[in-house]
Amino acid sequence: MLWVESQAMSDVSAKRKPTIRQIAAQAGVSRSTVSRVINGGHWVSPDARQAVEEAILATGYTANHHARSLATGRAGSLAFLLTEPQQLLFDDPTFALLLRGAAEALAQRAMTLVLLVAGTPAERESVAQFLSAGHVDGVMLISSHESEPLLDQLIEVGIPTVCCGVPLGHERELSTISVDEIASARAMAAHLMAQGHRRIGMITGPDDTPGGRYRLVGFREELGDLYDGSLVEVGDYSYESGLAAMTRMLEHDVDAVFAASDRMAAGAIAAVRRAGRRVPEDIAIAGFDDSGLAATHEPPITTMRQPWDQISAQMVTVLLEVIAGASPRSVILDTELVVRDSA
Amino acid sequence: MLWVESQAMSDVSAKRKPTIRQIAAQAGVSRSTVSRVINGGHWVSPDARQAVEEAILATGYTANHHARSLATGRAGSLAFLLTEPQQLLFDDPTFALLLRGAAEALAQRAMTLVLLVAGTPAERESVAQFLSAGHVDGVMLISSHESEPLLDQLIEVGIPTVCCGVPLGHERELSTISVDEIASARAMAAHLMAQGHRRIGMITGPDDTPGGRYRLVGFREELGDLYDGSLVEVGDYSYESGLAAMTRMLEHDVDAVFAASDRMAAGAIAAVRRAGRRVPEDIAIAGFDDSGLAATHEPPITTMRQPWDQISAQMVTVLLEVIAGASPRSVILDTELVVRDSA
DNA sequence: CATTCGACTGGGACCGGTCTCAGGTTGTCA
DNA sequence: TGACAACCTGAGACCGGTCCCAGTCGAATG
Repeated sequence: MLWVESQAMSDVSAKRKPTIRQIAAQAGVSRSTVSRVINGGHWVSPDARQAVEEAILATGYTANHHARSLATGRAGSLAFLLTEPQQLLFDDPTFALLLRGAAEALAQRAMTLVLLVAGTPAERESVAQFLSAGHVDGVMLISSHESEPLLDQLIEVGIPTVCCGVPLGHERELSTISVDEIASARAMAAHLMAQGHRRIGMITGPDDTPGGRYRLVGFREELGDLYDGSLVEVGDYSYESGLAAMTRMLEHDVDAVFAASDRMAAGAIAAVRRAGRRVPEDIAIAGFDDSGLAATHEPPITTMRQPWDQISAQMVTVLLEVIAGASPRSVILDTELVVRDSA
Repeated sequence: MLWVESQAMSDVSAKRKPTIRQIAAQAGVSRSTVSRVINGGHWVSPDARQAVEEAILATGYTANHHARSLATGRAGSLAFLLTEPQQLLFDDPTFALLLRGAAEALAQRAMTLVLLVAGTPAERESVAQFLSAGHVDGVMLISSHESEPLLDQLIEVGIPTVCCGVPLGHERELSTISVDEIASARAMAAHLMAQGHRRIGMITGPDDTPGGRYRLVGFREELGDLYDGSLVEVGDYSYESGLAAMTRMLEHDVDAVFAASDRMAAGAIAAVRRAGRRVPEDIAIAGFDDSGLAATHEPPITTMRQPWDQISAQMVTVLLEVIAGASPRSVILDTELVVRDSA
């Protein structure tokens, strides 16, 4: 009855989507009561609640996010911020895994994921402005370099932030989700030694990235006396750098190489083959990440699996905690050795 | 002077970020005038404009997106909607290229990119609701299947949409950005024939995807009498499906195979090698997409390059046109043959 | 000199929610 | 019986913009 009446009354503006006032009118209550029902329904009588719920169902009402954000000051969205020179990060298949996980985790919480790219200085600037304007509630920072200029700005603005593997120097101020780099590297080094290899080299990442620094630390620790500094080359995680590093290393005598990324491992394998030698028979090559590439490579690459789904889920969880007022905290996750054919 | 005074007056609430009213007070004009300056500055005297601009600069004022959206009805953001079962799409390196391009194009226009994933039915439902609630101005739909259930909902809701390669049956209602599949396939087939191959097979994509259907059409057209239906296998663009398809095809006599994706080509190469044969000496394998994987594969894969940057740029351009009121339109872009070692 | 026009300005009514607060019931306890 | 708490409700003031409209002012026009 009420419904019909209301329909007739609003026949002119019938097409517009319903507002909270229309729901209130239809349910015979005030806007405040409708608002209460929407937000948990405390201090609302069963009758009123039911009337409101029916009206909402009948009209297909959805709250206007912008209006809500304006009133509450909460944006209802988180930023997924990519800071590398884009070339690098978008080539990297691992970022897609993180993105997927984060998107899923947010969707479950009825929040949205805003993608931000800060590659060039100009982009960096506009991103900084965007963030300090409060358009999102928090930031998931994806970057592997420690010296990320945006970091200071984020801290200054005071926007809740969780980093994925960029801890150094800001442990107190920012939350971090990472894997145990040293233990992972030790495990891989141990695996190579267990295979009987003795002259083991490493292709590391840049020294200003946690993965570049700590994987080398673990590698060195585990190797002990077997460690030979002349068998360490620095790459930038890319295929090309792995190829170049391996080409240099071939001048020495090696029988196994641990690369700090699957892509560098793939490059290293290519270098070994170009030199007319075989993987793993002549030289074993191991990677890091288990980035999809690893399983389908020829030969399939032995690698350390990073728990991408856990990482992204934890990023969201911890970030929401911080937004809710908790202190920053760090989470360290375990990796898993995946033995395939290359080592 | 005015600045100092205003500072003193607002000393208590000094920390909050400035609103348009504060800018107005500081510049000695009304909110309306500030708003005019922000939005193009028409019908504003030079004096007033300058005062406002100085106030904005001094305070670092940024308009509140939520308030603006509420007032204007425009969201200032576009959705990047992934509809495949996520497994597939996130594995696919090509989507990352599209995403990067779209993010850049939007950032240049001071708009934001919202990532939406509609993999499961539940996600599909919440995405549909999100979109019909008008939280974004338009949708970039990334899907390769024609029978995308969300399509009908998008059309019904009437939200501006641009598709990336999902045209069939909705050309009138939706804008589409795609490549010339038939011409591309013909070009690749012509290349293989020019290399002297005569028994040429194809690994297609699913028949309900434009890439699956039309690449086969072009392939068949170009081959003419050389076309042999028993040398056509259907895959799903994945590495595994390419491997399986090639394994089956090896039972016949082939000397070249055109795979409808680089990943399938990689799988096919693996299959050829497992059979103890060489690429390209014994069997040439070509791919499609030029998805990054192709260049670094061993051997590097001959492929058709899709202009990802153009595709993403056009998606944004056309979508904004439609949002501005233009009729849906379709753009067809050219591909480029990239000859490497595999064929 | 009155009229008209165009540039410019500010007041207020929105946009669609949330939230505080005062007020109304009802029930219980002293 | 009065006091007080617990529960429920709606009025109205926000949140921070945009935009319509009425109005001022100087210059040009008839």
